[in-house]
Amino acid sequence: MTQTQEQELEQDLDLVAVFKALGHPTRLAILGWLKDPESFPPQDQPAGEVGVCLKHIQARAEVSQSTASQFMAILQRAGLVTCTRIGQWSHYSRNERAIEALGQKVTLSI
Amino acid sequence: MTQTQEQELEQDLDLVAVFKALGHPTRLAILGWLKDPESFPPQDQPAGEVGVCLKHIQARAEVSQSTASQFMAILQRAGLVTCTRIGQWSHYSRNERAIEALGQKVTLSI
DNA sequence: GCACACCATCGGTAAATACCGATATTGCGA
DNA sequence: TCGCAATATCGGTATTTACCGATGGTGTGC
Repeated sequence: MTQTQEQELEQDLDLVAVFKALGHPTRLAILGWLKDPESFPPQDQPAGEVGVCLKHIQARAEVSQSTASQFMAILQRAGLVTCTRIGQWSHYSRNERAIEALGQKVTLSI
Repeated sequence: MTQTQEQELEQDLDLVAVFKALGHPTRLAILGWLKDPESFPPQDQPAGEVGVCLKHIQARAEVSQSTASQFMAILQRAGLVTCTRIGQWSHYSRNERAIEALGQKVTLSI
């Protein structure tokens, strides 16, 4: 488990950063797409286990490589996704615990 | 019931607009403050019933009158607050049903 | 009617975000 | 080692957002 994951599970979410990350139609859509990793094209490692490779996210979002990378970095810094690097690929998955915590927090403390 | 309230209760929340509205520290704080309307200075109409007058929100947020007005308009367009105009005062309250619906939506469909 | 208070909107500038192409970094296979 | 593929980061421009003061509309009391 990476430093970032650990932090996001222990420490509270920064709600403003989370809302900023979600306040963009493409980023919000990406988070939705990641609920069904198998819907992406096949890749060396199974998407259901390690996450979806950036290339596939970029292709579906129809943005440049750098924009896709930045989108995922924003989602990751907000704690909403995690990144598993295997070889030259960065695989992204939803951080379900953080997303569940967000739902709780919206319901209880917004 | 106003047109806007009706719309926001019937029709689905625009999640991106909601997240944009909440992706600002002051606006997020205002929404929290409105949970305790009585904590604001007294006003002609009881804040618990009609909402908090803009002047008081402006004072606590320490922004200009125009900025305060715009903040509340953004929250209102996102459906998170409602506005009750009485005489020359605009009173703002949390739209608890919309906020609850947001919690549901975050939990179920994000 | 007039003066005043409250608020929304206009018009502007400053700051932040979006987005891209180019470049740097890293891993892999020949 | 070299070249290539995947990704992160840099440097720039365009767009959006933040924020204010000024202005305008509306209600209230004199």
